Amino acid sequence: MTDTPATVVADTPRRGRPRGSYAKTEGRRQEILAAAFEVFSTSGYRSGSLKDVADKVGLTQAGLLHHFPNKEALLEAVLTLRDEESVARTGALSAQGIGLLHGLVELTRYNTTIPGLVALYCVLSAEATDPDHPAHEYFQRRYNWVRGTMKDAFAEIQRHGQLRPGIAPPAAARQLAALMDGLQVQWLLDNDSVDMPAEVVAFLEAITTEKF
Amino acid sequence: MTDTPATVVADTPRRGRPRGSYAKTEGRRQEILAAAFEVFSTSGYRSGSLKDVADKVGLTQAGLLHHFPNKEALLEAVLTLRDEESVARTGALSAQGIGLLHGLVELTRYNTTIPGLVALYCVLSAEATDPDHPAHEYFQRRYNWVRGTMKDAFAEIQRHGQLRPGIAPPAAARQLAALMDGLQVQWLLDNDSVDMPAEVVAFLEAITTEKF
DNA sequence: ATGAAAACCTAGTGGGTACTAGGTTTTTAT
DNA sequence: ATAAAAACCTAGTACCCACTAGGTTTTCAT
Repeated sequence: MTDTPATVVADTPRRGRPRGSYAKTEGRRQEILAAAFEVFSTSGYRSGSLKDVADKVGLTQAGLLHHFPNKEALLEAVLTLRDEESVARTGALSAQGIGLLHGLVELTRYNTTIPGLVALYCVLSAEATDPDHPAHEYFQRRYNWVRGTMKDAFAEIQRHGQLRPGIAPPAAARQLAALMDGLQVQWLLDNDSVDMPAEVVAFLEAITTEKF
Repeated sequence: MTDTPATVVADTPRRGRPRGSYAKTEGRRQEILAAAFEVFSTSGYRSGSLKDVADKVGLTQAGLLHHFPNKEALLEAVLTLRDEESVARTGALSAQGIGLLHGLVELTRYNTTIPGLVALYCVLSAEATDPDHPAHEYFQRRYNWVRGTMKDAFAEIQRHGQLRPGIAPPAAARQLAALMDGLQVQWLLDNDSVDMPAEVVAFLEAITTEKF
């Protein structure tokens, strides 16, 4: 570390020690995550196979496992990525009060354009009901966060006198979360059976004095 | 068919042709169905294995397949049995109008005592979202029936002037079905996160003028 | 009691699973 | 240009899957 001060760059790595990933690696990772997303969406985590994912992206199973150490890590990466994208896309979740509710209606509308993502969360959340499922704690945390955010929104709405009497913010939050999930199952089973955004709007208008 | 009228019973089977099942067979079938129910509840249909079921009941896989020709038939038998039991047990589904809604609250209360059954429908309905799933049509039919029954109940309530203005019976039905399903996911993930019957009651009291 | 069917088993089939060991090709900093 | 790490592959592990062929044991009507 002390000799050859001629090169500023060279003194950290010299005789072939560490090395970052190559230029196209990040792209590959994204391809893999997209493929894994598709597979887990339709087959769930337990039935979705690494081979399915690898085939979709034109790799072997072993090649895939060079990028993700194991199946569980792949699932976690998919979930994390989707959370980030979801937060980045919709300002729904950063808004407060009525703004958040409007955002949720908008999110529901958007969801009808991406059945794959809806299926992913629908299938995985049911699977993750099992305490041994690798995503069990993820979904516990997720629901706590969702309910908490919704509760705060309803509380603020109540402060503005826009929540109908007899409606408690925590209950409204639990019900809204449940309603949105339940609608997704019915919608996935038969697209024409429910108009998700319309039902969410109807529910919100039933418990508030606002228009959505 | 015309001769030997002496014996009424004997003329159909004679020299070792057909034979009914043995005395204990029905019991075995029930044991198998109970085991399959447990396995499918926690692992779903696709990940739940015949070996798991066979082990639980003390049989080999081959022995199990003597009673049910294949895995799909086993699933169908489980679903059919549970539907029959559910209908037989709760008069909830035969009642009409307000009676049916009270029955649904009661059913929800009962469901909190049988997490296994709740998990079965929760996991399977999500899995069956895939059109290729063997229970796909079963759940489509089931939801149509559930929504139809609920719609009729709300329509009757409306006729009695007990449905709050602005609430449409078909929408109320879709929302109630969705709410009950969604609550189950949250409850299965964490029993203490939601009080299912209380939330159903709160929802019903928000859209009707009745007390539940 | 006896014989035939029902109940059940052993031992396979062909296939899929996640994952690993060890080698080859590709990239890239030097 | 070269050398080492990253990217990727072949080939394998040990296991699980639904399902079958063919035989043995158990039940039970005669």
